Amino acid sequence: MLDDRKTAILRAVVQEYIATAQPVGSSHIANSTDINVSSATVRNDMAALEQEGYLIQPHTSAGRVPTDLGYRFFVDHLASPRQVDEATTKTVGEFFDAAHGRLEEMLHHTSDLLTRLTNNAAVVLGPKADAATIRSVQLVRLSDSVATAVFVFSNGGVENELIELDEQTSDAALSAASVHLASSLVGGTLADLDDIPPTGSATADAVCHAVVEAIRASAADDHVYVGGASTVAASFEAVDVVRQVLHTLEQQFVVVSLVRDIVDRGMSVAIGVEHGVEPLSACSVVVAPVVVDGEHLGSVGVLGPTRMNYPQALATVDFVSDRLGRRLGEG
Amino acid sequence: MLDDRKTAILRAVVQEYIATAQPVGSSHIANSTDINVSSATVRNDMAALEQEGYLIQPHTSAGRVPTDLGYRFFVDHLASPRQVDEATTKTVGEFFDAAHGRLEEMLHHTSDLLTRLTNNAAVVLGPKADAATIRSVQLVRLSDSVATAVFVFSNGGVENELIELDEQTSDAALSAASVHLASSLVGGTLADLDDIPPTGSATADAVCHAVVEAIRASAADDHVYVGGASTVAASFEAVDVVRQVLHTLEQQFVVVSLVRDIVDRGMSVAIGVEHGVEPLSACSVVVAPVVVDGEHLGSVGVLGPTRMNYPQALATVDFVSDRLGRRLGEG
DNA sequence: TTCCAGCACTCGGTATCCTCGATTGCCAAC
DNA sequence: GTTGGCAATCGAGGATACCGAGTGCTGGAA
Repeated sequence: MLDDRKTAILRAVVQEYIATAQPVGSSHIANSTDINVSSATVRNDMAALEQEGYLIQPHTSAGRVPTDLGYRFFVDHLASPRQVDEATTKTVGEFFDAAHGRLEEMLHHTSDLLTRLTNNAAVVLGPKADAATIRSVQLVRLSDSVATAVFVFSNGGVENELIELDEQTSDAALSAASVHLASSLVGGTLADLDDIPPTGSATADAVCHAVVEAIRASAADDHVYVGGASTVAASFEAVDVVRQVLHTLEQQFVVVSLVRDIVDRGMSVAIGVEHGVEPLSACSVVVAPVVVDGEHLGSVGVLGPTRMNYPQALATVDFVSDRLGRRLGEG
Repeated sequence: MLDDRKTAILRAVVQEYIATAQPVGSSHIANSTDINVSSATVRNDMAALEQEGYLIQPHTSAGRVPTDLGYRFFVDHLASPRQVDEATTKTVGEFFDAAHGRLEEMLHHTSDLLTRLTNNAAVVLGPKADAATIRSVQLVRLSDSVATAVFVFSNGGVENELIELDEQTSDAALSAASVHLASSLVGGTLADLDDIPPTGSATADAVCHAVVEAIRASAADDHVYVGGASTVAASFEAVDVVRQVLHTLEQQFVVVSLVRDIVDRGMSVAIGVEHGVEPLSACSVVVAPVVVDGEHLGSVGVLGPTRMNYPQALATVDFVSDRLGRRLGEG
């Protein structure tokens, strides 16, 4: 369908448009690339590429702009699989060497890191608690009527939930419940939440029940970190596109299902309308799963305009997800 | 300095400009308010108000726009202390009734709540761990070389930090350290971190030391939640103002010190340049401390264009901070 | 003294028109 | 299949004119 020269022209148009954000004309291609044909010939090929849906003209007397399909072809067939550059390797290395402390903190900062490296908005989906095994359960009284339940998971995640206590719950009942929960749950996963045997004490059972409910709700929450909102404002001219994109990014469940969907479909890039989230149709998303010991623990990704630098974004996202996975494997 | 009519005119200009974002002309004031004088008279007064720095003309043939000083006068002398409306009372009530689970989650959602209620970006500063007393300290091993330290504070906050272990740290040493830390720290505050007596075991002491360092770093971090970035895009016409404001909001320490500074100065509103953060000079900030049992545990606030609805923002922020304080007092 | 109607003036916004230049599609020739 | 040439297209940008919202000022009435 596409001969060598046409693909070369398509590649040149995409690269030029990504670099300049201006429609690309035939003479520009003819003069400043290694495609040694006249601009008239380039024009013929560009017309064919437009015919086939890879390019589009904003208006008659303008150059061409890639369509989503054009970007897709570029990503699948034309983008030389790129290595991250040295500066990135260094920055990422230093970042993960210095990373310490809370898991959440690290994920949060990872999204900032991706934003800095790619100049796009970044998304980090944290590990789901579901899969991890429980390492510790503890109840701590805060006041007469409130305690906090702290769960520590094997992946380093810590969940805590406030629990309302019946007024007459004694310290003894509380610690009985704490010990009981620990002995029934530690070593298992959240799937075992239902299998807690009764303790024999009604008060302790009530506490256990409250904890189970609370932690179930908490585990259902996703840990998602979105950073780089200001890059969105820098990526689009129209202020209402900016508003729309930011508004969508603020809806966590939309972002989560967007990223998860792309990862689940085994894709690494969703271009424009491909991801099906209408308000983000001017955006592409590049994602990579974070894998630790063969287990898919989370995802990282960047979101930017469809004319984003795909090779760089792909390389960077992959690199960061890999390093993050290793870091989580150690930690 | 300002007679009754002038203040009435100033009030009318501010209110009209807040409502329409268009420069306000003299005839508009003369016709559609209860100031029963001719537009010519209004013009004279407006000229005087401009002279004194309360109003400004974008250009000769336009109406007037309030200056920062004009807003300040409005806020201090002209804005009728407004109650939150019924819908807000209801929404906030339901929100805090339903609020449960993690403290952080609640603070995070509080910022979303403020954004919804005021249509401005919202900031919530969480309680600082410094002041709270430590209720529980626990070390949990995650792998051969990593453990996590979990601190539970009396205000419901939970901090956790990953700790790197020396390879040969035995389970016994780890739990010895855990018990030792608990007995030395529980009941005290983070100020007591330095006063941990040695255990007699070098390994355990090393672990304790690592924990202390980690938690000190963690406690220095502020818990800040910023929401409503998309409202910023809706508040300003110019895309580079949007970019600049968003970029500033992404720098957590700037936001934290901005809010803290205003609260510490005992102010509830900082208008335009008053807060001294240059990239936010087109914005005003409305804040309120969150007080629990007389203790200042955090702050909430909204940030919007200088032409924001001050009476509503002030009332809402106060109301939310009050309810949040009560909720934290219970929980 | 205060207020106000009237009037000339100012100036940004919008519409109209024009030119310029980038780019195209097509065609005839190589 | 490729190319140079050429007319056609259309947006961007600049000049011009007009309109209208709004002002400042003045002279007279209350």
